[in-house]
Amino acid sequence: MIQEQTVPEAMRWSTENCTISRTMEILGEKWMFHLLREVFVGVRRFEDIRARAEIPRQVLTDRLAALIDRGLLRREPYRVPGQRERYEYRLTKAGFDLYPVLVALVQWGDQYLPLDDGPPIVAQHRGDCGEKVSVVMRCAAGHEPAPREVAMRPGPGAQLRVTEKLA
Amino acid sequence: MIQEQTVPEAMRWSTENCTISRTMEILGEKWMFHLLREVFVGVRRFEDIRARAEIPRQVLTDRLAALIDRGLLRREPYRVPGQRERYEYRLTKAGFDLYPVLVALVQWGDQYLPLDDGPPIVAQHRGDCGEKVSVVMRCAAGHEPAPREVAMRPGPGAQLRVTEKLA
DNA sequence: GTATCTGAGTCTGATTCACGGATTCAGGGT
DNA sequence: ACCCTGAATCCGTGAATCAGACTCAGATAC
Repeated sequence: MIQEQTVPEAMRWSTENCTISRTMEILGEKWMFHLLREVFVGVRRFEDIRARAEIPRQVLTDRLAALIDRGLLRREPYRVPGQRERYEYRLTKAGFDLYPVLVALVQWGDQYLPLDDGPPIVAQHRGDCGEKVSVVMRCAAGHEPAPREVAMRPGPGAQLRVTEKLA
Repeated sequence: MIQEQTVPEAMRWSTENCTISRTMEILGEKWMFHLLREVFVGVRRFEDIRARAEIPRQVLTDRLAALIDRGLLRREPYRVPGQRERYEYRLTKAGFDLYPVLVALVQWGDQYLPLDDGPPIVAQHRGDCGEKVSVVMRCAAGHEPAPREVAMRPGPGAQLRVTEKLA
């Protein structure tokens, strides 16, 4: 009762199982989004990805292995005529489902770090439509709240935090 | 003409000014999203953030400074009665506008790294509505394309890539 | 069958960065 | 004068990154 205002509600909840943490364990390493960008724009081969994204070889090897291990990419054999069989890296369903994340990042960057010439990369609705694609937030009631009208709250899986210093 | 199929279209474009690169220069460092999560859920003070997110002090100091420098956070003075004035960290407009990124990450994580007890964190429409908020992709024509119906393409600011080995 | 080319790694040593524990610093209270 | 607290800095260790050299496995060339 004494200093309720000074302790945010969120402090009561554990971060141990937080979805952001678990997601960032996969995507949070350096170069991950650069690598994903390449696969999303259709660059699928080790040497092509490395050359375009300028990722150190060793790091690229590690990251590709991690993404395959976590099921975001799969290795697909291919063969350039007159060369041996090699593998290229393709998005799985789980990988494709990162699209909103990528588009949201690009959207933010285009707004707050704009270039004089306009966006160097755009998301486009394939096929006949061809229109520019953006992401929007929408609630289950159909509203499209502005950022300030949204709140991050503990959900059903939230656990109370155990503060070590109980004494 | 000879091996058109083997060189993806995207290989012709430069990555130098890519929006993802520029965005990740700010957000791509370790701990950034953990830190942002704390501010988004309402934890705004150095020691609270550090304790909950378990970010090393030095790193937290650096990251906060970077986010302030880039205009995603601002320092706001506050004073707990009987203590000296201190600062807390609050989202600016630019910071708030990362909401779709955060929600998209959580959405992906909840789908592909689910917990038995359900999501530990949810985005909620504030106020009377209170419904769960999610992100969707939508094109300018009003369609809501599935991930596979979206393509990342070079935009107006795209530059042709300069391949060093011209000889 | 020997040389050579290419894409995809692996190896290596130097450098940067993260980490955690201790220390400092700036007020404020007793 | 002494202690307390939140925030920040210092510092030694350990991990990750990086660039460049090297390896490897097929494939063609001679």
